[in-house]
Amino acid sequence: MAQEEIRKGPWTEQEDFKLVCFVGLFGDRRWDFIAKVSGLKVAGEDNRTGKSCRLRWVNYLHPGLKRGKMTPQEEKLVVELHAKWGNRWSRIARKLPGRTDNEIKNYWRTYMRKKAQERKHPIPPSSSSSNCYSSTSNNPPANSSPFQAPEEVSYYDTGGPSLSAPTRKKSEEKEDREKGDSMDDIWKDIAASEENNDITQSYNCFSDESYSFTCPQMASPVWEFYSDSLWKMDEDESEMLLPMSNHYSSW
DNA sequence: AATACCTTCAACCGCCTGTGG
DNA sequence: ACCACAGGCGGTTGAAGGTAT
Repeated sequence: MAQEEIRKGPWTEQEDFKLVCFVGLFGDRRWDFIAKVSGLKVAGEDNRTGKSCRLRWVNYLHPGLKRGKMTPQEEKLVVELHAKWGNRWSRIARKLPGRTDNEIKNYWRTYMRKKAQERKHPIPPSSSSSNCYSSTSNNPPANSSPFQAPEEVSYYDTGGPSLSAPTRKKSEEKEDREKGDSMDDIWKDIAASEENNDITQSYNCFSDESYSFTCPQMASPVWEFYSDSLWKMDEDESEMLLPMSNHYSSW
């Protein structure tokens, strides 16, 4: 693919492969380091940054990801959690194993647009919006009107509780982590349950209140393609393999 | 078949927070 | 206490594919 001046554009298979390999070696934390050591980020050039690598990993390459359309249960859950938390996409995503904040954000945007259109061109109740909101339409989210007038609809406007995104901050995130529902914990649980060959079990541990559902198999395309053995390696072992970077960097 | 319009989603941007020196 | 840096998050953009005309 042609190099863009500003936007780096879609990731290539080689880039994905490098990233997968180096995350396997060094873990999914030191993104800037991974970007450099893998050759994805070259000093003085404007290519893949650590941030960009993280995004690619989290949103596309992570082995725990589900692909494909959201299930009705997931859709319902998103709506309910959005009513509860507003645009806290990452928090909502934690309750939907295999789904990313980005995915949910995109879904919500689409969902709100549909809703806005329905308001503009109302459909008879019997056939309207098969999913989700019927159960809550009589009981809209506290303090909010997530479905605004179409003319000035803000797809992102938080329908959620009074805590808008910027105000609900790290202390609460920390709370989440202490309660054990950080993404790391979730991925660990996924990994653990995969080892037990019973993926569905693990999802019940994500349940918050009564939320729980099963999930079809999940994997990113690249992940399907490459071996999974890399993930088992710990950081010390991987240090020994540092010279590999030169090999991969030569791509 | 051509095209215009719409939808989806990957990728990027900018801000904020945490951490280490 | 201050600063610099890396990572995380929510918001936005744009390309690609799909659908309607």
